[in-house]
Amino acid sequence: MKTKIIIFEDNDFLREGISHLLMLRDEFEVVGSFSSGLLAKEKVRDLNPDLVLMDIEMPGASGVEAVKAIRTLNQRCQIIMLTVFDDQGHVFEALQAGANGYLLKRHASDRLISAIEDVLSGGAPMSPSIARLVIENMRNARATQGYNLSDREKEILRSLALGNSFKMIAADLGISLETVRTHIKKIYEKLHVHSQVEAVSKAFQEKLV
Amino acid sequence: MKTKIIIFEDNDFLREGISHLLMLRDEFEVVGSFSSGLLAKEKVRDLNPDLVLMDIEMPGASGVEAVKAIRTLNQRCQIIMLTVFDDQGHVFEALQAGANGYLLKRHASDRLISAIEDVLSGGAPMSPSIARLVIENMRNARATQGYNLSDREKEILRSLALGNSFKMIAADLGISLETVRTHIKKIYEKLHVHSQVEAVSKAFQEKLV
DNA sequence: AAAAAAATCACCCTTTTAGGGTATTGTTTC
DNA sequence: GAAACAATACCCTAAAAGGGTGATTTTTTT
Repeated sequence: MKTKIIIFEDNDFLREGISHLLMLRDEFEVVGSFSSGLLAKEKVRDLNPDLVLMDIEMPGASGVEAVKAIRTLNQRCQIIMLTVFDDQGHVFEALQAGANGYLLKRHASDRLISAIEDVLSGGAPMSPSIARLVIENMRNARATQGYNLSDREKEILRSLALGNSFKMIAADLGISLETVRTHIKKIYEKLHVHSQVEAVSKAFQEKLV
Repeated sequence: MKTKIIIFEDNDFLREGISHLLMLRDEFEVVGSFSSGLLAKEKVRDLNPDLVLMDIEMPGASGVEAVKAIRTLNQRCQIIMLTVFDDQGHVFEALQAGANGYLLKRHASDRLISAIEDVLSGGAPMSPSIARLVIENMRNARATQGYNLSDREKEILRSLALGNSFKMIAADLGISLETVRTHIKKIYEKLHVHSQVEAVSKAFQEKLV
């Protein structure tokens, strides 16, 4: 059986280029290629690929969102992110979302094939600069078990997890509502979330409380 | 030692009446009586009573809030709620907050003394109509383990607990945002909470998810 | 068949949160 | 002693959530 591949990439030129590159190989079969990640979940469900190549920067739905959507129904297929960015935020988000590899577009042409072979054999291919970011992040994570929340932040997160509103927390701690908000913003940043529920959910699931 | 009692009741007439009623008994000592529950926590801390009589309907802070505040620092003292309401919401809230007894004001004059004796000996005095509500609630709770959430409601609560926003839930389930909101309201009602965080917190703590 | 419960959608209005800055004061750390 | 972090506080705007009411349709139960 050939390895079934789907490509999500808004740049027509790049998408076609990758597609042709892969079709030169007998072991690969491009079963679909799309210029938007909007229907990624449905496409994956219908086409059941072994591998997904996902651009991060696409109009409509970001590649990260698409990956999250895919992972809600399929943990089996491998996903390699394609991007021009190598900043920490994007990398972290994508890997959290469930991507298996992370390739910079400027490395795509000469490393894509080996990257694909890597993920299919259980590896986690990524561009060198990405790898550096990841190990730095790992070291930080290990060094400071948890998410490096300050004592005050932990206190506030615990209170939040008990169901308290910002107002209640402020009153409890005898500080202003704005200060609570400042702490909360910092907590969101550190936990990589964007709402109360996400923070509390993460706090419970990762036993921070 | 006399039993030290604090009264929180905004109706001057009733407060004085109760106070005098209790002072007729040698075994009771009214160490404080206030027309607002705003400083309940501080009063309890300073006066360290054995028993608190708490009106539910007071201007400023509700008796339920006052009870919650008191319970954050003192689980020892007994608390009897005084109220004109016998609806399920108030009863449930007050008992959840940590009240030990629940007396309707129309029963106060002739049952207050025995109610006080009851709580002090570990009982849970309440007016008959209240008792009925409570046992009905208990039966329901037992009959339908959990909180009697419908399948759809459980589904939505689970999604919420994963950190999804209303909008995301609506998209996931293919229903309108308003419908999600309606379900959420029903969930709050059933779980006796009033916000996302409270609901999610409860869901995790009671392993509904 | 009638009644009750579940699921759906809609509109109103208010409060709370989110997200974006900026700033001051101490402590740590390098 | 400069740089980084923690804790505090405030401003502004937009989005999200909370609370209330009402209504239709389908399913379930009685």
